[in-house]
Amino acid sequence: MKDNLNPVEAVLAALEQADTLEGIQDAIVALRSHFQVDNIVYHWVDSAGAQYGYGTYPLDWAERYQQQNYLRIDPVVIGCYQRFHPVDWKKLDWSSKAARALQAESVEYGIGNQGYSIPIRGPNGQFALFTVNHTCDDDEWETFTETNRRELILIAHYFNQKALEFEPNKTPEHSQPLSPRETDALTLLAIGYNRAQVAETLSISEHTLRVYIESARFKLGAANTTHAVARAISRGVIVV
Amino acid sequence: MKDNLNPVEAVLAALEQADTLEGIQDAIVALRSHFQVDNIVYHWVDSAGAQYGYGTYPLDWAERYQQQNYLRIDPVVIGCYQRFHPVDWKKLDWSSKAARALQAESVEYGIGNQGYSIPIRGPNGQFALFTVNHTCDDDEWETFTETNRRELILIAHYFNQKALEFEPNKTPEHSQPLSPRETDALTLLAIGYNRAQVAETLSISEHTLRVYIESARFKLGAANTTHAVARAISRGVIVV
DNA sequence: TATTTACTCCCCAGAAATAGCGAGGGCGAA
DNA sequence: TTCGCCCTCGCTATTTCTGGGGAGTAAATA
Repeated sequence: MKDNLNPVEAVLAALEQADTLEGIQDAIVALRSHFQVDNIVYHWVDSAGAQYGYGTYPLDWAERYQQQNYLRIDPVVIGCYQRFHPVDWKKLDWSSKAARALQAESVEYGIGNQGYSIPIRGPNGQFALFTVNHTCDDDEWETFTETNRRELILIAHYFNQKALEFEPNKTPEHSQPLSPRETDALTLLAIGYNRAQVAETLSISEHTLRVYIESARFKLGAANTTHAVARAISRGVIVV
Repeated sequence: MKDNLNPVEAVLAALEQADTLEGIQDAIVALRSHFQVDNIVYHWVDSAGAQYGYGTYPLDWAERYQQQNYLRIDPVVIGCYQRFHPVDWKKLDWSSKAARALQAESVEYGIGNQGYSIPIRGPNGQFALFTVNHTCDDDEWETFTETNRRELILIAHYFNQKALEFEPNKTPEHSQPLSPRETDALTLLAIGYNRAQVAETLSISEHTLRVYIESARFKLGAANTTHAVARAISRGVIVV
C-alpha cells in the first residue's frame, strides 16, 4: 500500500491482525523501539475504576497508581477527558498539590518528565488514553510531538479498536428493533418532552403515545420510561 | 500518492490554520478534488436536532434531510453511533422500510450509492460523522476505502477539532459536574430503579434523593428525570 | 389468503414524580 | 473565618406516569 516499509505502518498492520493480548504488547514494544521513547501506554479508563491497559510502565507504578486511585486526581486523565485533541502534559493543570505530588512520585518510579497523551472515545461513553512518555528537554519533546502527532493519533485509534474487540461486554446487545414511531417517542422523551408535548409533536393522542412507550419499554426490557430511554441511548438505537 | 508533497498533508495543514468557515469548506472541496469522489461531508450530530456541517452535499438534500428529521432513521447515523471504527454503508442495517426509502431518495438528490463514514467523538458526548460518498461499483469502492482509510480517519479527526474550536458553546464546559450522590442517583435511575428503590439502595430518605435528582436536573439543564438521565448518559457523565 | 406487524384510539384507578416552601451539619477553599 | 457546596431530612398539593383492560384499520409478509 505504501512505498517502502514504514515501521509504523508495519506495526499498525500487525496490530490489526493481532488476536491475543501478547500481540498488543508486542506492538507497543515495537513502537517504543521505533520512536525511541521511555514509555508507551494504552490505558482504558473505566468510570467504575476497573481500568486496564497495555504498556511499558513499570509494573509497580501501575499497581500503585491503581491502588491509590490516582485516576481521580491525575491531571492527564482529567485534562484529556475534557479535550479532543492530543495534549502535552506541560499544558495541563498541575496547580493542585495532589497533582504535583503525583508527578514527583511518578518520576521516582521511572516515568519520564515529558508526556503526550491522546484521548480516545468509543461508543457508550468508552474512554481511553494513549500516552507517549519520555525524558528530555522541552524543545526536543516539542519537536518529537510535532513530528509524530498524526501518526500517534492513528496509532491510538487502532489500539482502541483492538481494545474494543477484546471487550465483548462493551458491545451493546441488540434487542428487537424499535418501530419508527417508538423511536420517535423515545427520542422526544429523551430531549425532555413530557407525554403531552410528545403526543402533540407526533400529532397523535396521548393514549396512542402511551402504547408506543409501553411497547418500546417491552422491547427494550425496561422497567419504566426513564429506563427505556437510558437503554435506547446506550444501545445506540436513538441518538440524542 | 505518498511522497513529500502529499496533498492530504497540505489540506490538513491548511485546515489547522483555518479560522473561518470558508477555510473549512475550501478544505473539503480540495479533498474532494484529491480523492475524486462525489461528496465529502462533515456532520455534527447534535442532541436537539440542531445539527450542522460542512460538505458538498446538494443544499436541497441537506435541507430536506433536516426538515424530515432523517437523522432519526438514518442507518448511517445510527450505525456509526454504535461503532468506533469507520464503516462502509453497505455493512449497515438497511432492513427497515424507512431506511431503504431514505437511501432511494438520497440517490435522487445526487448522493452516490457508495459511502464510508467515520464516527468521531469529543468531550461531553459530542458526536459527529465524516463521510465520503461516491458512485461506483463495490470492488472499486472497497479498494478506495482500504487504500485511504487511515488518511480519512486522520482527516475526520482534524475536521472535528476545527468544529470544536468554532463551537465552544456547543461543548458545555460550563456545565457543572455532578456530585457523587447525584451521579449515584442518576445511575440507579438509569438502570430502572424507581425512587423508592434508589433511596433504599443509597440508604437515604426519598426526600433526600429527590433533592439530588432535582439538583442534577438543574445542573444538566434537564426538564425532568428522564431528560436528566438521557443527558447524563449522552454526555458520558454516567455509564449504564 | 391468512397472519403478522405497525398504527391509531378509548376508559379507569392507583402509583409515582414534580413544584414550592423549609432546615441544619460538615468540609474544603478563598 | 466566611463562603459555597455537599449531604441529610421534612411538609403539601398538583401533575404526570403506569398498568390493567379492549378494538379497529392498513400494510407488509408468508
